Amino acid sequence: MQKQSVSDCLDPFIELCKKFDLKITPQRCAIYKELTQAKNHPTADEMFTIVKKEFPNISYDTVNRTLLTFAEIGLVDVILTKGGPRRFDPDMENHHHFHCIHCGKIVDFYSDEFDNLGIPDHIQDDFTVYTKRVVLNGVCQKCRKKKGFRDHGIAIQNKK
Amino acid sequence: MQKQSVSDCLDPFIELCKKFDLKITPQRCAIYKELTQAKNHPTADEMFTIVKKEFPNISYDTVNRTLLTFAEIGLVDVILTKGGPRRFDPDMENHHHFHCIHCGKIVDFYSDEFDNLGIPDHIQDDFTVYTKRVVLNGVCQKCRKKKGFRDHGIAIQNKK
DNA sequence: CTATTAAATAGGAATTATTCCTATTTGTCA
DNA sequence: TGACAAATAGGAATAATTCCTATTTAATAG
Ligand SMILES: [Mn+2]
Ligand SMILES: [Mn+2]
Ligand SMILES: [Zn+2]
Ligand SMILES: [Zn+2]
Repeated sequence: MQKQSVSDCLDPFIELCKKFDLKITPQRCAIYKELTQAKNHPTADEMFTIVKKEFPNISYDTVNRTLLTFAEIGLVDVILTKGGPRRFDPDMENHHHFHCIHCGKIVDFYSDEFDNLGIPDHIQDDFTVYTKRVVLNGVCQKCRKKKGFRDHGIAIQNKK
Repeated sequence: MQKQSVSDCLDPFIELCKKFDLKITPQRCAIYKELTQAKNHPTADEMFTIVKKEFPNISYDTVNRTLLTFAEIGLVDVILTKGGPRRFDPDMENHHHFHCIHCGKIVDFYSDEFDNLGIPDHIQDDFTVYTKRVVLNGVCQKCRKKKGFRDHGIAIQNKK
């Protein structure tokens, strides 16, 4: 009898479902498995397309609803965007995003300085803060190099 | 002859339109005027409802398209959200947002510490950064006090 | 192992948000 | 004042999400 492959290890997922009284359905397991693989920040529709391959008659609603449920139990994040379809982030580590306003690419980055930022006192007084995320907007290298690209915004310069 | 009221002063708006070769239409002026009043972070539909009062047969498409145009010329921001309708921010000063995950309220706050944050070097290498926004998620005071409210997330604590 | 039951699902309809299309109007400029 | 490109209104089309409900199924207890 062979040991199950690492990627099939659903144990922590199953524990979490039990903790929140969620049934362990094959649909949820399939969505979870694909989610852990996802490297970008997929939409519900993108996840639907992927999961459909191994689960041909899963419905879009199930995928979407499940992703929202996963967000509620802290298994996935809903990321901040300027509109467009909702995007999910399977990386729950504390990290931040760069958005290219030209091609729409969303790139993860990690920064201790950002992570260690304190919450302003006047905010701590009025709100209980759970998460803090920094979003940078700008243009990626690839887009900068595109022929005919003309700079519009004013770049933020670090003091040296 | 009376001097025009302060709130009617469209001069800077008109200059900006000329700079970008945009026609000065009564629709655009009306939308601009209401935008400067807006204190929250309105959706296109909310702006449509407001502008309709003084401009009864303006179309939704015109309001939406105009707001997107205003965003392009830097007259308004599109704010970061976790889905739902697109929201505009007429406050172009450098500031940040707190989102209540319970009632959906989005509250402005100002922080020199956040404003002065440097961009990580490895980001500066690969991207040209135009803007930097911090978003805090949590629960507002009012929601905390609601009967039956139960805390779920883990609050960020500042080191003292 | 079987019956019970509440939760979850599939599939489609409804709703919401945004964009597109096009005939008509209008601001700008010569 | 006339020519013309840009902008608008109104409606259609599309995209994204949520709702509805009959059916299935995971979990539980006997
Ligand atoms: Mn990410
Ligand atoms: Mn704001
Ligand atoms: Zn890019
Ligand atoms: Zn609240």
